[in-house]
Amino acid sequence: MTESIALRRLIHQGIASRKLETPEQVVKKLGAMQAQDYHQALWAIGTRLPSATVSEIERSIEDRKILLTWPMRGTIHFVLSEDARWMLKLTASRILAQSKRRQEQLGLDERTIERSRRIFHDALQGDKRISRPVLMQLLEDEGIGTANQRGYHLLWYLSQTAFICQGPREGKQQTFVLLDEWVPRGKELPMDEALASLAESYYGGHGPATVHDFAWWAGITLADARRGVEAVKSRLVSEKANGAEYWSSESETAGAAPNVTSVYLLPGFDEYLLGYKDRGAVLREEYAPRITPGNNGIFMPTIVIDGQVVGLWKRTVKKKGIDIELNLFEPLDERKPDILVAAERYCRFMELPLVSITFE
DNA sequence: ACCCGCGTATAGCCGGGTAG
DNA sequence: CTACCCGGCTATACGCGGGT
Repeated sequence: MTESIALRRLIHQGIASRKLETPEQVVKKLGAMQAQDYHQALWAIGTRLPSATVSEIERSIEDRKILLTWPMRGTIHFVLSEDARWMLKLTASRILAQSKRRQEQLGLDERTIERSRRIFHDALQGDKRISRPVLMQLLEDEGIGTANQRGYHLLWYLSQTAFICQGPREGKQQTFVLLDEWVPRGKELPMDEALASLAESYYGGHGPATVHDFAWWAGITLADARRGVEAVKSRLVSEKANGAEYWSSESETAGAAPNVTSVYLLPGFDEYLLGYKDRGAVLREEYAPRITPGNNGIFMPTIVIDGQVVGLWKRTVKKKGIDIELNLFEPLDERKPDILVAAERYCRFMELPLVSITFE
């Protein structure tokens, strides 16, 4: 049963599906995609598209279709631009309450935050995008210290409150823009509709999953998660497994399964793992410590075969091309040709040749 | 009186990018 | 090459309230 959950998640997640054609369709399907590491997050989108390249994903950021901000769990995610405001509004209050103490530690009072908001507003007004170090310098110039995560926290706070969001990169630098200038304001979603909408997105791109998974992913309370599920129940299907109730969106359940048995080289922090509180369906307990060494919140890039995490991979990007190192937890020699295909697919995404591939 | 589910708060941890 | 910073997940503890 858990195996079938894994294989069906491959489809719901858009990893084994061939229905998605643009970066924004991928992000819409998943609802939001964790993006702690920028380059890995681009690949998280790319791996769900049959032949996308890294520049295609970045173009969709430039075209304001998708953007980076900090909704679910207060963690950085790709979201559809039009979804950014209501998602933040739904998730921010709990996160902001939790960050009160952190703000005190950093000596960030209301006045400092409002001064920073004004400084950013004046600098960014008129559709400007400004890199992170330059924004930090602007604060420093006004006597607001940015060292020791203070500056980062201000960027995070002002993003949480839907004032700024990330813009396209300039070279290797993150930039920030005013959210209201970057994306026109849509209609406001009342809390109940937002919960329903989030539940629909979540199960559309993550099913089968429990209400605990949903609550964890969104960073909302179980009670709210249940309200969301209740509201869209009629469009979900439910099943019992492992003594729990799993929900999925109806649309994906019909039809023949695509090639769920392929090999996938998923990025670190991919929704396939991060999207659930309980990762048991795709990750065997004894392998978990290798994916998150030291339980430190860092998720390594994984090799997924037949829906199961069976190893790690690592890429090094050099001028001439890409080196890929693989570390399989099990002897799976017969799958090596498929792994090579997956590695070549990744290199096409990166628009660089595969220079070497090594098995540890 | 006790259990259990739920929500909140806090400490600890470290891979990888980047600057120097 | 080295040092530093970024970033957020997990474990753990604890308080609360409803059900038995």
